[in-house]
Amino acid sequence: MIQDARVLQDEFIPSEVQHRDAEVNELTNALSPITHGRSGDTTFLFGPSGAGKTCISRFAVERLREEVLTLNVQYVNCWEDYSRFRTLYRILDGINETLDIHRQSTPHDVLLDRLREYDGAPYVIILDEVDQLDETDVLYDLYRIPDLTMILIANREEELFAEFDSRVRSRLTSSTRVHFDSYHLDELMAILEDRVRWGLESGVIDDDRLVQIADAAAGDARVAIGILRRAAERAQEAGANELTETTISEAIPEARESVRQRNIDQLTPDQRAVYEIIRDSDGLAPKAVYERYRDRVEDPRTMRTVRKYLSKLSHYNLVDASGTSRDRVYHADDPLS
DNA sequence: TCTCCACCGGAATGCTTGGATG
DNA sequence: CATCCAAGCATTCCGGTGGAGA
Repeated sequence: MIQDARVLQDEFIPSEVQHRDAEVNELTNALSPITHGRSGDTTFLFGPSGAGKTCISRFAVERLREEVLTLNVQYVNCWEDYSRFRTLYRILDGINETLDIHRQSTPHDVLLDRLREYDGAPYVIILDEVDQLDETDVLYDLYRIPDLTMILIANREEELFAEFDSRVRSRLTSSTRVHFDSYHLDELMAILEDRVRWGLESGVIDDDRLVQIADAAAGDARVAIGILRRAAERAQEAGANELTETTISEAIPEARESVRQRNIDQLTPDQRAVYEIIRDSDGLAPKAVYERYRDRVEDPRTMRTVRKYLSKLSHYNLVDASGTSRDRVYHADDPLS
């Protein structure tokens, strides 16, 4: 059944990309000064999740590597490394400059100084989910470092620029911006066919089943590949030699559920209590959530802290908040929707 | 239409943790 | 071993927002 599991992971970078020629060319052009020993243009990639932004940025940088012999590259997920310190640390890590920097007792500015002193090979950094940074002024500092080329990835252009302070905004308005749309059904099909060809044994899945997956993924390539992976795992466990309609329809909620479960596993016990209260209810006002939480745990946190939990939960799409003021109600996010 | 107030989320502050340093 | 420092988390305070109800 599964021939090469790597192809079914979403970090996998295909050797050829499907239906993103224009976007790849724009990014490649922005990076092209690097082949002449200069630094590339700062480039933004905007678009919904699963539209190929991360994949294309890695793909373009890998191609650049073929032309530029000495090139340093670092991928930073700003969701995980959301503070100024962590972002800079991760960037220094990409050029092996972190050996004597320690999480504690190292003043902030040492990291930036270290980066400014860097005079090695051209350095490309991909900052994914850049809208998750809590201090965007680190972008201003990074922008001013010569020989550093930034690729910045976010969902929505307007929302990202609204977060910038004027200094950051004025520097970055002139940069290249590439917009991605969700994949159409036939484009998702092409992506899936590619993964099937390299990842699965031949003849295990037909076009109708691919349509079924692409349809359920609603334009999101990451979701589509996740469903394919889960379905193949199921079939492999069952010893089946083809992917049936039933296997796939069972894999669809499971693929979504596995993302959810990963997020739930990261919650603290208090956060999980809040989540379970909402999950086991039929929509609750903030006050009711807090009262139930207070009754449920020993040594409860304050209301303000629970509000922070709630914003984290909705950030992870575990709960859904409707209403903005007194009409605010929290629902569990429906895994099937 | 006006006022009230539940709710949101930013900012300042304090506590704990844990490695570095003398 | 005592001290220092920054991260990370919680708490306190509070101004802004926008439905609900008069």
